[in-house]
Amino acid sequence: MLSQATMSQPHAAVRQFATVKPRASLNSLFGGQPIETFEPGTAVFWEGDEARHVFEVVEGVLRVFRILSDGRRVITGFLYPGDLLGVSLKEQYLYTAEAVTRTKLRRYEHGRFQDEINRSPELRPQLFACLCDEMAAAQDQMVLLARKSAEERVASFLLVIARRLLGDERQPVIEIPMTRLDMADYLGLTIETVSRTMTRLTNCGVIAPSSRHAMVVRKLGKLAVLAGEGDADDKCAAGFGGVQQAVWPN
Amino acid sequence: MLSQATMSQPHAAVRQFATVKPRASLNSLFGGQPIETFEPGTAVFWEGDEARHVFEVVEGVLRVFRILSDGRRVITGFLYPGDLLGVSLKEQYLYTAEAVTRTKLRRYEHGRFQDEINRSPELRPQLFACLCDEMAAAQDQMVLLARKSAEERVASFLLVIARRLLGDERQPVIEIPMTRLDMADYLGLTIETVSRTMTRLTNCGVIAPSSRHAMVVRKLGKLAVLAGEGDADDKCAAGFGGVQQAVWPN
DNA sequence: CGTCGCTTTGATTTACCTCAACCTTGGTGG
DNA sequence: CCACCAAGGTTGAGGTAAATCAAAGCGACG
Repeated sequence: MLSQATMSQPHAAVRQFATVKPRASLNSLFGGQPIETFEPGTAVFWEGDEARHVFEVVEGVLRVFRILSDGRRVITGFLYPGDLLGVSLKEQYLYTAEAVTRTKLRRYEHGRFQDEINRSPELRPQLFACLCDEMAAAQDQMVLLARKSAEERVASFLLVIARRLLGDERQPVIEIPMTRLDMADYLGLTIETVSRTMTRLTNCGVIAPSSRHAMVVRKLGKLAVLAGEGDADDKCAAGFGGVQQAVWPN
Repeated sequence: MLSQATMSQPHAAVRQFATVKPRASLNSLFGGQPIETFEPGTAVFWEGDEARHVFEVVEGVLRVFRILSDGRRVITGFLYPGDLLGVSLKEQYLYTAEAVTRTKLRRYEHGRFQDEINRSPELRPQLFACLCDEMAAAQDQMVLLARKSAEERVASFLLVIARRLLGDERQPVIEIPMTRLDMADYLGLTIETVSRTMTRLTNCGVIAPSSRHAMVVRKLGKLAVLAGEGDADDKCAAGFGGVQQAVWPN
């Protein structure tokens, strides 16, 4: 039973873009809980808060971030419906979670959550899978931040979103609920650079803005190439199945 | 029992600098296995290989990395004795693991490992804790890569090593088994920048080189401040004398 | 003692940041 | 219904940290 002893450490969370979410039964765990709503910009919890609960995102988008002492902000991930937030063995949350859009969550008491997980041989592997997906996403992000150019970063970001929304459409319309500042803090760039890069992508016909927070991806293949990862172009991601998942057409 | 179904996905790995390693019994799982030795530069497995085994690092240091199609390399982590490698539900390894120094490993068949974990209510939380630690480390790394200056990156790196080796000594002697290129690929910098930065740290008296792969940390506190995170005496870091380098008094 | 791999140091370039102005959009109230 | 405003976004000009290009040092080893 995930004994006290071993649970006596703080942090982490299954927050992910864990793109695929076959966690039906895991999520059903939260079924009985009441739904809480958070307005845009509202914090669900702060870095350093005692980690009392695990949350399931029912609706909306969240950002998860840390702030350095001098104010620099780093968004380590965005959370979408179906994702879990606050899973970890740490005593305190290691980051702040805030609603990007109006968000609905279900809350589960932390200890109880661990008990349930531990009790159920069915839930356990699901949670484990979530953690693995999140880890994989974190590694992709490290690659992006360590070595990709501004253009590759933005392209990668759009690509992940496009693939999540619809696996295969030729010209998917994607929603970008977050602001440019959010994107910048997630991609390790400035707003200006993000803006300029998106303008360039638009001029190249790769994307076409619909509204400020939505756009059409006109050339998914091109986007994949621009994103870096030996993605589209080379004979299909040489090994690498690219953590993500997805299969892109053209 | 971590059924096939749910295990049907590739990747990840508990590789970490999971600084604390109270995973005595987890590691004891590998006790019966024969020890395998890998010479420096040798790969334990490659990105894309079928993920058949989980490894325990008995001795030595490993680097775990991915390579972009055009050759850019990103080291996502280093592994030390006690760490686990290859833990994940993915079908293939998502990265390559190579020995930095002569390394000794114990190997455990993947499915069997999962079974053991699933069977033991004692091991499970330990593994979970490892994953959480690794996730926490990955997030620190994202912060480092997204927003820290070259100097902060190098300082952070040295600090983590110093802290792992000895929690508190005033002037710890630390070993840096990896090359400058490894450091650069881990920190998202170039060799030249790493080299210059270390030279500067030396000139400031923060560190003092012993041999090429070992040095004395003369001012742990200073190093913590330079590393960014409101770390050591945070209220001290607050002022932050201009992120960069600048000139500090002794 | 010469070669090879790694590291350091120097000069120059550049991608991205910073600073600053301007434009868009959506909400509000007159 | 439109004028105004604030917040977010775009665009431009110039600065800079780190990359790139280019040479030497420095050990280790045969």
